[in-house]
Amino acid sequence: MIDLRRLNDDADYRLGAIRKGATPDDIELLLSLESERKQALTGVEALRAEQNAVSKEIGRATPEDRPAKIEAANQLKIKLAEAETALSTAQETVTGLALQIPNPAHSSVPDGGEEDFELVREAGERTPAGPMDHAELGESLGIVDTQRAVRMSGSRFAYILGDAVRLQFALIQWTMNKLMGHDFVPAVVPVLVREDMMVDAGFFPTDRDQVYELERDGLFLVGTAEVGLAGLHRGERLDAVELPKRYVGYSSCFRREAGTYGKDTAGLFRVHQFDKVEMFIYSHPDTAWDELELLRSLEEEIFSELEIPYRVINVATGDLGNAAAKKYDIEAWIPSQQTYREVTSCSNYTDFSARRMGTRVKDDDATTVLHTLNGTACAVGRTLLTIFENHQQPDGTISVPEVLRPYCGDLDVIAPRTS
RNA sequence: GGAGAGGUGACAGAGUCCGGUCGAAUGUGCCUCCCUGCUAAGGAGGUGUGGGUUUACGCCCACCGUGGGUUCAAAUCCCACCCUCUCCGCCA
Repeated sequence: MIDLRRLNDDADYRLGAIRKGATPDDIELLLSLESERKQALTGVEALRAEQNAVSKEIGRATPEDRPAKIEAANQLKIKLAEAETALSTAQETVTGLALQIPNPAHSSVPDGGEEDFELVREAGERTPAGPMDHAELGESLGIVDTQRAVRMSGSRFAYILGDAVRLQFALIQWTMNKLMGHDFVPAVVPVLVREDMMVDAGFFPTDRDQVYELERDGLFLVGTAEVGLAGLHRGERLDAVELPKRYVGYSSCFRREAGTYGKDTAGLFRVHQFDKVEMFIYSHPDTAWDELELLRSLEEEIFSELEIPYRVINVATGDLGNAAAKKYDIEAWIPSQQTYREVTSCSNYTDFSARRMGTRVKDDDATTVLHTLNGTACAVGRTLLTIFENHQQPDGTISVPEVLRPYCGDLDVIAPRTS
């Protein structure tokens, strides 16, 4: 949620919102409605003060005086009700418009759409295309089974089997350990959450059609552990010395993938259910940009240690989404497609999400909204896939990245089962 | 799933039956000061959040789980919901 006062006072802030698609007219309208809202508020409060005073008098009045005083109070009550109705209308209009203003982009974010990203870095040597893509490879080794998964649950589901499971748990354990070394507190979060958590975490109403709903219980299956981590300190006021609070959450993730028919239908790239290790940081506003660079560097470290070629892009304004002021995507090289595809990303939401969550920081004597950031540590399905693709051997086996071997019983090669 | 109890400030805990002077007693904690070789004890004062308005002092509004309702007036009465706890049943 946008900071209305700052939108009014801070020209750079306003410009950042305009760069993300808000029009100057929208903003002007919103600000003028906001000042009308404040006027209405002042009016209502004056009437309430009057009413409170009158009521107290009635309490003290003699029984004979009461009827007349109560009659007068009744008149006030009617006036107040009218003023309150006007105020709540004004309030709804203002929040309705305010929710549509995106979080202003940081000045370092390039303008434009999906194709207008800034290339930050390209690392590793692009792997030449192997004999099979990851889906074919997985099926041929018997470690991914999508056909039987379809019979079980429909399209875009997969069984992960055998050594791929060992690799999956190795990945999870390895990333968790790495992050705990950087003061991230591990967390297993609820994957079924209430509607208001989805709203406050910023996923509703925008992404509602991407989320599975359990209507009977009024609960929703999360698409990321970010929901649980963002809501962890909802409504709390944290002490400045406790910050930054870094969490690494593990959860299964569920996405309906509505509107993606025909895209990435084979294999593990786009499925309805996958596991993910997610980083989340509650930061003091002064250090939030440093924390974003930390997230970026950790994500890079993970892919370079897995020996997977990747590039880092600074996502352009049009592709940032509502909440992010800046976002880096890490895109891994996919040899079978001869292109980079998004595998992780990290964003600074500044105060945008925390404002709605009511998560604040107490600094000496001032209390302000703190800043939140999030980033993928390891989207397991996609990471497995990039390992399959980039570590495929000419003989159709997969060489396990060195760093993972200690985490899967020194498994070094995934080969077809001979038994 | 069945039965019951309860949600009040940082915490503990009154107030709710009998609506008004209750933003809320009291205790603990915390802060400032006094006293005291040090510490402990003791004494005085202060100590919620959000918002509006004001150069400022201040004044005002809202908040006693959440949302509605009754009333001139609600922590207190009514309705719905959420949550917590206890017992029984069931269960990994």
